Amino acid sequence: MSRLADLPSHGYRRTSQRAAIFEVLERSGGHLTAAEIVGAIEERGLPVNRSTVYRTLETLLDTGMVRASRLGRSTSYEVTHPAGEVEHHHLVCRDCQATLHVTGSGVTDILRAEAAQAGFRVDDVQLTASGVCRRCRRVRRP
Amino acid sequence: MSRLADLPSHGYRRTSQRAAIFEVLERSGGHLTAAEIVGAIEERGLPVNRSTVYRTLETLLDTGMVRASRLGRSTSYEVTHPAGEVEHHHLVCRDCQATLHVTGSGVTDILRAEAAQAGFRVDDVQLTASGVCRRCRRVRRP
DNA sequence: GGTACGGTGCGACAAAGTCGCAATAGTGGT
DNA sequence: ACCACTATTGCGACTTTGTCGCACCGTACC
Repeated sequence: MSRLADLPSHGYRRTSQRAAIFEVLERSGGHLTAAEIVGAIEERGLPVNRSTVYRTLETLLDTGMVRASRLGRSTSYEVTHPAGEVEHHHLVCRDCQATLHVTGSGVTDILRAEAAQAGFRVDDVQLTASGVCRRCRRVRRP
Repeated sequence: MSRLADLPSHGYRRTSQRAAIFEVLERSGGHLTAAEIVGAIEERGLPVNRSTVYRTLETLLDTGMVRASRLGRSTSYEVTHPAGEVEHHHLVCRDCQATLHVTGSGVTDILRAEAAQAGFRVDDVQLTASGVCRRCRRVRRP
């Protein structure tokens, strides 16, 4: 797994902007869009340019420290392996857009084992299931 | 599962544009971006407006006939349950971007069972694992 | 067949993301 | 500590992607 300090070993420099971006993502705990990241950093008095955020996210994706997903309407980012993480996956309701979490399914291990047979090393598993939540099912919409 | 003809039962009308968009997605077999869909349809001589494509994709997402994902740089769409489908998931290499498929992992059933305990009905499972493929591991890049 | 209303095209707009270039600041070596 | 090398940043202009209102069109249901 990757921490900020590992950047140099990936051939990248460690800069204050990258630190800020990563830290904001880490603290938020959830998903942030590029625009939200810019906003969060500027709130701390430290201005950052949009381009920098986009470029940094790209390099963080390369190192596997960050993951991109499109849960709602726009692309959002999150830290892949935060300290004390527990495996969890997302259930998104097509009707009300609510997001539930499923934990401890063991899916990650299964995938890792399957992938290993092909020589593929799995670092991160992103699973999103879509369907209809309990409430919306009762309200009756096929 | 949903076919084009089921649109009315979802409260949507069946139009030639929707048919074209769905068919293009079905035939492509893979992932298409909104722009690619417009292009593919116009190639058949039938012009379509961008807005229509976006709006249609939104309704197809609502019905669960189509799934959105961000594998590469931009959002792409694919049919969720094509005829004769086999459960398969994606392994994407961070170094060379190659995509492998894992089939028959049983992950979908596991998820479905877990979700059912929360009253959630799973219609579609989208799993993407990132890591490093066999080749890139040999070339040695952490 | 007729009609109500959901869907489409269009054009203008907003948001998201990219790029080249000059200035800046890590990093590794001394 | 200092230097030089080069990756990274900021900036601004630009492209791409996605959204919206409105007038017209055509499907579904009677």
